[in-house]
Amino acid sequence: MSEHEEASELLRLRRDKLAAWLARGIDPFGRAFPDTASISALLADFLEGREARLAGRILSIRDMGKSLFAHLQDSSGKMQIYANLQTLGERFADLKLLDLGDIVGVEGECFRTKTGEKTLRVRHSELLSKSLRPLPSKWHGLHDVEARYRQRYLDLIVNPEVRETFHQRIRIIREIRRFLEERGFLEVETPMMQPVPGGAAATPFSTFHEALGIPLYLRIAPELYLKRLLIGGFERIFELNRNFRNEGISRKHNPEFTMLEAYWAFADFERMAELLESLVCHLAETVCGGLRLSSSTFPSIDLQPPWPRKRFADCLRDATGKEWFSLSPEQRRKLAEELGVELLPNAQDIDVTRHTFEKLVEARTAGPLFVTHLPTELVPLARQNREDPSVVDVFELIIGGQEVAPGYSELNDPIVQRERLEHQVGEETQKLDEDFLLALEYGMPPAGGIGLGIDRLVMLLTGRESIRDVIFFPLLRPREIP
RNA sequence: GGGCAGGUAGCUCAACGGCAGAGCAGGUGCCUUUUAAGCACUUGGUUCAGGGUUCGAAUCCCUGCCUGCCCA
Repeated sequence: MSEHEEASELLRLRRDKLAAWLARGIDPFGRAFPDTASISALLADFLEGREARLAGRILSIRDMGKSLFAHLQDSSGKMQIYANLQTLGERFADLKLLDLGDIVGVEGECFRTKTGEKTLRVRHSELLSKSLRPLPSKWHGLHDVEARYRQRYLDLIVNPEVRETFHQRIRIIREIRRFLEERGFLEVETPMMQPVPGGAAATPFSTFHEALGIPLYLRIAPELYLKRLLIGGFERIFELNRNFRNEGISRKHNPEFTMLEAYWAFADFERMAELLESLVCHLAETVCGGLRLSSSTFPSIDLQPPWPRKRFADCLRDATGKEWFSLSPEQRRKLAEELGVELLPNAQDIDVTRHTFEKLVEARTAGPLFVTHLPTELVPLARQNREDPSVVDVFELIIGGQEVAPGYSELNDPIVQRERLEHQVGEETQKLDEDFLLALEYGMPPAGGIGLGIDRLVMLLTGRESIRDVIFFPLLRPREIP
């Protein structure tokens, strides 16, 4: 214990209680207490007189002298327990020593109190773990956002809605896997440490492999490896795991985030849009109980399919009132600024288009909307449209003013792919993944692909406004333990 | 990176230039069906850190740290 902690009376008293348990011959960090019932199951199937065995954390205590009530919380719910001197004899004093936060195992019989609350009359109890620090207030919960993120376990103990959000996240991810596997997709794992980070335009985290003496990068996307698997003969694959981007942190960005990428050989972006539409509807129905969502900016989002498709150029025409791509770059820039799009002085023409789209279309679209046929320059890994090579056969799914998922007809022409990547590399001082280009030359089947940002999807489906509310341990600047 | 807001008891929050407080939690006592249990008494503070202004600073000013929101 540090000097500072010794000064705290609350901590000292807990240590005194610990000593009191030891003095009574009881190990305050007990052993296993197996074969317990789940509280929610016991409550759902409640029978007076039924014997039950429970384990959990003490959340409240009402000590009445020769009897006491407490609430016990396990992973499924919470239930009142009751103990008195008459039933327990000299062991009753053990219960009187309990603190809020202690973890106990109890055995006894179910009954209802005068007021009808389902309760367990304790006949036997064991201390399973002594809590040496006070829990946050059971009534007010834990509101301090910094404490909630830094000590998520406390957030989870005292804030039921936080537990529920993470349970929903878990269900969403499980349902995605189930949905794709039912449709013949195989989950695969590809390198997270890559010699050449590719598949997206983002700054990677770098690291170093000592034995090989080579620099490595945490992946910014699995895309180029998944395509190698298409080349290798896997026809329906997905990877649902972490990507890492060395960028700022915000309400919508965490440096590590979870992404689904799925590829389907011999399909195209249209087919992927249908797949995505049915996947998201399935998730909304199984996890949110319906196809209606709401966010603070878009109070009513209706996911009822089919979802509309609209070409990128048409979106910009409707938002700006002009045939955007018929204008000169100078005219585009002027128009964007007139419409309130803030642009850096050195913004390229394509940046003007991108920012204008983000500000005037994406941010204002409740969706769901599939924006299709983006400019080729924006999407270097997608197939160009046959009729109009200035656009690519892709969609961008927008829901709730946010980009939720892109989908492509994947580019499988190794010569065009090389040109487009070289063009991109020239701009961004990235390295070219020659190994990927080599693989492409052996022939990759035409394929459809999608990427789905899981954290933002969970935000959307659970109505959370910050990515930190859907990631257990969001990145914060480390701090010394107080 | 820029702007704004915030950091006070274990938790939730007051006090806004004049004795640092409340509720809950904690402690002691009473209480064998309570449930935000109750009643009585009661402990608990580096007011984020450092500097400055002032007779006097949680409060005003400066610097730093951390967090949130907005913008880039």
